[in-house]
Amino acid sequence: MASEITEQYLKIVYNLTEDGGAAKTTEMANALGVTPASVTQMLHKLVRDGYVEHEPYKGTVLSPKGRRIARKITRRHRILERFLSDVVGVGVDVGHDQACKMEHSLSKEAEETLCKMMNHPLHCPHGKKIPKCGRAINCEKCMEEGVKLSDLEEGNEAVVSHLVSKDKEELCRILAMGFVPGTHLRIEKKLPMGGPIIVDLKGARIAIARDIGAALHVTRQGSG
Amino acid sequence: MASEITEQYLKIVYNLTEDGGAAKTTEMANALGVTPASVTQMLHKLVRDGYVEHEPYKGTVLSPKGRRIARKITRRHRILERFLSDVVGVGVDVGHDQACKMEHSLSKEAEETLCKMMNHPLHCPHGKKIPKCGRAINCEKCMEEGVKLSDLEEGNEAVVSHLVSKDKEELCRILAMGFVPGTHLRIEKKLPMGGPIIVDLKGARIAIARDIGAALHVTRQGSG
DNA sequence: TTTATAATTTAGGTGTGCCTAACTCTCGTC
DNA sequence: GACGAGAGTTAGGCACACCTAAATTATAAA
Repeated sequence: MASEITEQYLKIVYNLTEDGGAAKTTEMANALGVTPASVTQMLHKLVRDGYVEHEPYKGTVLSPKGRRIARKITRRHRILERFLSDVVGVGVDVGHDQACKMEHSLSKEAEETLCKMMNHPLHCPHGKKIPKCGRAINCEKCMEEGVKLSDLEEGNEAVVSHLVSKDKEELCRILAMGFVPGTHLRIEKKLPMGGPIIVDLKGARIAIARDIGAALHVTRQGSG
Repeated sequence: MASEITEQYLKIVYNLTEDGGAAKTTEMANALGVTPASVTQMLHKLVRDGYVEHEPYKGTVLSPKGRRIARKITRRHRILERFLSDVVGVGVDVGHDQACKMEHSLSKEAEETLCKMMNHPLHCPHGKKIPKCGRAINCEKCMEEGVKLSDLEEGNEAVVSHLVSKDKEELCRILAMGFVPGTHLRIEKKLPMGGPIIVDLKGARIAIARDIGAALHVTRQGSG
């Protein structure tokens, strides 16, 4: 298992070589906030462990092994940035710093949920591309879920899976209503012509607008 | 600024002394996954820096300075646990481990948003109490969301968010009056002694009973 | 071609937090 | 009160990632 610091270095190399070429030592030092001497020393370890190829005085590129890790970390970093920016609503700079720390501890599981929650974003808030998750098949599988509460018919039962919204306030409001993932619900009535939906949520009847129902992803249950 | 490791140690002491007494060195070592010798050594530093009081062979308690930090970290840890468990949907064990790492990098800002998003939870998934945020005033301010129509004052404007009731028929009746989610409204007059509320709903004046106003959740608008 | 300047590397040193091994204290049992 | 087990501490070392200062290499100007 690569250390957190190792992952940071690999991520930087990935960033600096994203559009071709090799990463220069000083660029890396600036990006990491350390001295070039420290970078050189660390590069020796990364070479020793097979993460990068480094030609003295020329530059550094990722090995296949290093690239695999760097892609994973970069993907998590950018998904977290999107999440922190869009859902949690922290500033882009703060979000970046926090993502830098959290990216190393985010589980595969949580990464996937966040990705779904953001509706599989393609770019981070800085406009950089979010690398795909390893298996394209898996991504297809993710995409194919997507029953929304607004798709259900009267009498249908379901469990809240996750929420998708660009708007943090809306998300908060929906959660505050009680639509927390895992909660069981039943469609009581759908009023005609795009009118509200009445839902039985743990015994309480709630009327919500249809467009909120579209933010609420569910999995069908029982008589589904 | 206390290091991440320092924060870990303080959190453990907080946990082990939550219901009185002092933290034993071996307990701490087990909780942290290090040897008792390492704990003793670290305790010297924590004492030197004024975070804890340590009586050799007896035990360790937090200083006021240490407690402040420990409370903060514990609060973030438990909010993150709730969030990861309820919203992201990761298992309680994975959630705990991840919260352990993320708690050190979570900004005050993000903490507050998550707290709101979870509707100000009182307990973590393990049932332990979530410490209050420092300033009670701030918490009050947070709590003020979830406004009902009956909470509004004369002249207030708002938009219908959703309706909650035990009774489906009542819901339908309120909807039929025109209180459909998304509709803009203005409080014209609140009659005294629990009397009805007169509302301007898209130009029409409607008088409703106060208990119906309690079923109507709104979000404040404009001069709110 | 020579030389000045900037980039990079090497060498030597620091702080942090962990470990093992050996020692010391505490406390219940006899 | 003595003693032994187990908890706790001290001593000496290690790995990691950082630093400064000095040496080396690359590059562009004279």
